[in-house]
Amino acid sequence: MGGVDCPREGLKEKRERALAILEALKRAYPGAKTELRHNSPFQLLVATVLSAQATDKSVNEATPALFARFPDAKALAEATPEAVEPYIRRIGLYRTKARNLVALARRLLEAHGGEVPRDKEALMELPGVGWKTATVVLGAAFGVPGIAVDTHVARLAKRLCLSRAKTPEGIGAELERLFPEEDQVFVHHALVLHGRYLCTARRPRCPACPLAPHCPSRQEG
DNA sequence: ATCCCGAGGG
DNA sequence: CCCTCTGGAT
Repeated sequence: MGGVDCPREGLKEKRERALAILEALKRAYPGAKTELRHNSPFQLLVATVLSAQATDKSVNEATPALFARFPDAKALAEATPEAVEPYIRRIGLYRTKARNLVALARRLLEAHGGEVPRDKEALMELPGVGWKTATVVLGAAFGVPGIAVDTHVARLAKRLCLSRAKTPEGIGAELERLFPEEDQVFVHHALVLHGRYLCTARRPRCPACPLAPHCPSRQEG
């Protein structure tokens, strides 16, 4: 169960397979980018924090009203967590997230003039922002190369035998060695979409999968 | 390792 | 019912 028997494969061989996967991803998910609704780096940061252990769908249903009421860091910094909670209750983990978002907005004002910093260490000092969220925001908002590893990317990296690392940071570092810098942000979003809609956690749809020729874990229908 | 947490899928 | 969803903090 879950045990994927990966082929013995040299680095050169694995790199060639990674490039074949990249080409298939480009054909299947051209121009893949985040599906989180946002109109600014600030809104993308908030939406990404909200997306932790939640579906993008639930986040996108909540953010229009949230951003109408709290459009920027200043508005959110002046709020209380209790005032934010009703807007995000249906997302789950809502008390922690409401508290983090208000504290995050206040810190953005105090330390960064209300703007989203373009620096990973600075981002990770914000409440509710860890390595994954920081990497996603840098890539999606500012085009900084990097492969953020969430639940989908971790699952696919394992199934595709692209990494055996156990931590998200370790998997990300290995993936970044396999894919060209200029493609890394795309690879992240394409793998997320692929994991969300086809290579799902429970019942992956291998017969319909464009990556199947390059996937050691593929199963028959 | 555990907690936070609602909602949808199977 | 159980599992999963673009995790992070303790």
